[in-house]
Amino acid sequence: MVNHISPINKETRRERRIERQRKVIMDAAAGLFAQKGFQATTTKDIAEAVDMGESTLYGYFSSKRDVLQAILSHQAEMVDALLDNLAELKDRQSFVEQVDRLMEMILSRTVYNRVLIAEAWRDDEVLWAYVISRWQPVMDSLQYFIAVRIKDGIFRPIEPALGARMIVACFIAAIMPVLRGVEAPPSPERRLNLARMIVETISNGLYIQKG
Amino acid sequence: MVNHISPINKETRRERRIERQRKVIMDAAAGLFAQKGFQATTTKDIAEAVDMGESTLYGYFSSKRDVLQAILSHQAEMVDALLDNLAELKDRQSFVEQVDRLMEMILSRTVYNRVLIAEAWRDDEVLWAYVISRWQPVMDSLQYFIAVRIKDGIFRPIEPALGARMIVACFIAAIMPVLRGVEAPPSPERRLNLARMIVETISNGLYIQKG
Amino acid sequence: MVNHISPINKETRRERRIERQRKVIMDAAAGLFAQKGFQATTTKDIAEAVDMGESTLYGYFSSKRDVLQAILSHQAEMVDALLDNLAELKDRQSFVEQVDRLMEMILSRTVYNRVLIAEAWRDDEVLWAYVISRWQPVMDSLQYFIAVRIKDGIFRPIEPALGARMIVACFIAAIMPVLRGVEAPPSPERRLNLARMIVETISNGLYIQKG
Amino acid sequence: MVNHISPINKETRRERRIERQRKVIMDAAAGLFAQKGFQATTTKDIAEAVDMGESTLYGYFSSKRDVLQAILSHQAEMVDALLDNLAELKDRQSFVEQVDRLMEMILSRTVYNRVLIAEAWRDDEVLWAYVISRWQPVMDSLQYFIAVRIKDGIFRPIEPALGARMIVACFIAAIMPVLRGVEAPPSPERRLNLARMIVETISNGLYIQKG
DNA sequence: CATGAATGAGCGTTCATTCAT
DNA sequence: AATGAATGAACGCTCATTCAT
Repeated sequence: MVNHISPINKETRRERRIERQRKVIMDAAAGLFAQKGFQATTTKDIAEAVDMGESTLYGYFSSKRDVLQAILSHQAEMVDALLDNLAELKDRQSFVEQVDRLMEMILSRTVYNRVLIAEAWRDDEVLWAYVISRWQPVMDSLQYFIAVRIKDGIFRPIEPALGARMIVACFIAAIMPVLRGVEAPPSPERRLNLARMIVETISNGLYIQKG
Repeated sequence: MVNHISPINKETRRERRIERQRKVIMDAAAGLFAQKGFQATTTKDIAEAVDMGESTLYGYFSSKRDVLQAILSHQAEMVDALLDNLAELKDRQSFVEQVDRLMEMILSRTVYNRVLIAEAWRDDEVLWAYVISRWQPVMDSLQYFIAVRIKDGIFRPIEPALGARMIVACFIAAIMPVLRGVEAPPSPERRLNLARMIVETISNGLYIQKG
Repeated sequence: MVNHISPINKETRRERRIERQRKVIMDAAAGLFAQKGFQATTTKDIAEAVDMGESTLYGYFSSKRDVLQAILSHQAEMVDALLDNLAELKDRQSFVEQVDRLMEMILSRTVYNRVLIAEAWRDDEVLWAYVISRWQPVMDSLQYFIAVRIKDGIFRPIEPALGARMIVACFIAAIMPVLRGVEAPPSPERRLNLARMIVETISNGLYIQKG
Repeated sequence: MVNHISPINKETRRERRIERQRKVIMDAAAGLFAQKGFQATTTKDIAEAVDMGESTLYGYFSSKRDVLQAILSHQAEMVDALLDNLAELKDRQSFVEQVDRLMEMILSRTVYNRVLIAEAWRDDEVLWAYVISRWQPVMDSLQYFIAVRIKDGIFRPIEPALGARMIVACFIAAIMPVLRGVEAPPSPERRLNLARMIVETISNGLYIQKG
């Protein structure tokens, strides 16, 4: 029976509508921020992109900067969720899977990440709040993974911090042109293949070892 | 016997003075661009940083954008000079040296490079004119280096393009936090050591190979 | 039965309001342009004259030059309408009437015309777009009128082009001080009288002919 | 004997040199003012036109406005000299000569007069100081000439003021396009011919009188 | 006397934000 | 809730003028 609409339902429905609108604005804004940069994007640009009056935006966000913050936060939430589910790195196969999954996640939010990188590159607050604080656990986990294997005599005695950085760098290198918008995103198969090659190279190096 | 002050001397002295002033402005502007971004930096900011009237800047540069271009070009010239001197990649030792030299070069112009990256990240023209067109030879050279070794059975059959990207990524990974301004630059010894570890890892992988 | 306030009414009302505002700005600007010239008049001057914020002007015009263009165009429209209605010059009486009507039209938009003359005096584009291209038909018509009468032996064999120019010059001479703002506009009676004297003098000359 | 150069000579020579330089600057400036208007002409424009440093101009004139004033004054002096020599208007032949001489004088200083008209059109001070006060005697003389002839029954009973205005207007009409820069200056023969036609038309009208 | 360099004042224009409706 | 209109506070840039040399 929906004849009677409770105020609570009404409220939540309204809230959902607002949240939906916020998302629409954020997506449009992210696209523009990615393309032209945050500063160069005007509120008029955003308003036109979502076919609204400029002043209407201020019903959903308190300022242009607030739109950016919302984009970064929203992105951060998704990353957090995914990073929480990062399984322990047991073997090479699971490593490949993790790398593939991370690539997929990042690529599925290309514009958001392009904006994130652009802003983090100059704004220290953004760098700390949305990049370092989020990725530190991953780096720590990677370093631990490496350190343990070095102690066990499985890995060469490289600095774990540098090793972790190189691993991340290799996998980012593969997708950076896509993030930057100068290359098409890879197909899922291609992506998995990339992940395999990256893990293989990082693990065994470029040289074929003579037994 | 020349006149005490020949007109030619006078002219060159004047030119040197102008060039010196341009350099002062470029350095100050690069610092601000790196910190706040090109758009967010005002001509007033730059003028105050070099303690000049705003209009005086326009005696040395024709526009704010012209200051940016000068910074990017100046940087590009240095890169070009260095890339021209890139020796052929013969052995691992020379590889390490090249990586070390590149790191040194990039780190010696930290702010300029930070600006370059920031602008290239959003401005396609900058990306092509100052990054892709300059670095393409390096990437090509690297790919060729890899392809040859794969054919000779020395390297694993990885995609040369991906391999080249990973090599560059690894070496950039080591210095990115310095460029970003969140880490102190490495000492020359430390830098050489980094180069060695990077080349070692890229060459032989993380795993110790069992014979 | 229409809605109390139909959207169409709303829209046209808004449009009328905008048009009214544009007119207010144009009148104030024309006064300033006439007094100090286009270049010497600042957007601040105009804004203060209409008691608006400077930036508000840009909601109605896209640039300072656009205000000028609107003034010139607006004036041009009126002239066009009037010139279209120029009756054929049949006899001296209709000639007087035409001269009177032209004078009235020009004097009714004194400041606009003062601006037009000032700008046409230095800006070739304005001269061609708003003066020559508009008045050429009048001059042509006058020349034709003269040429026919010369052929019929009614007029002296003067150059038609010079004759046309002198006719226009005489009638402009009568009102130029008013346009310039150093003389009060003539009453309608005075104006008609002026027209009569001008046509009389141009027709029969200053000298009383001895039969 | 000029071996001994007196300080007085030196001084006057210096003064002549200065006066010569002032003239060079005024001519260049007048050309620019005529072309682009006073406001739109920059001191840099003028300096470049005379191949001087901008600041050097200030050794000869105290301000940009001062250059304009000098141009207008210089022009006024020449006009004054000529107007003083205006012979009494005795007969039609002398009238034609006067008109021709005035045309020649005005056309020989085309740019100066174009500037004068432009400035007088908006600047009341210029209008009074350089136009009205100079030309009033001419107009008065013309009015008197007309009034006398009306009284003697030679001229039709037109308002002398209007008659004078029409005479001047007719002769200006003939050369205005030259002043404005859209027509080539007439040859001396053509000019004399124009003067004749103008005086003829003004005197006897367009219509051929039937005896 | 000539000038390169410097600059304060001000220009036309933009834009994030506010507010009345 | 939505928006057209308004605007203050800048912005990049120009230019007449000054001044040290």
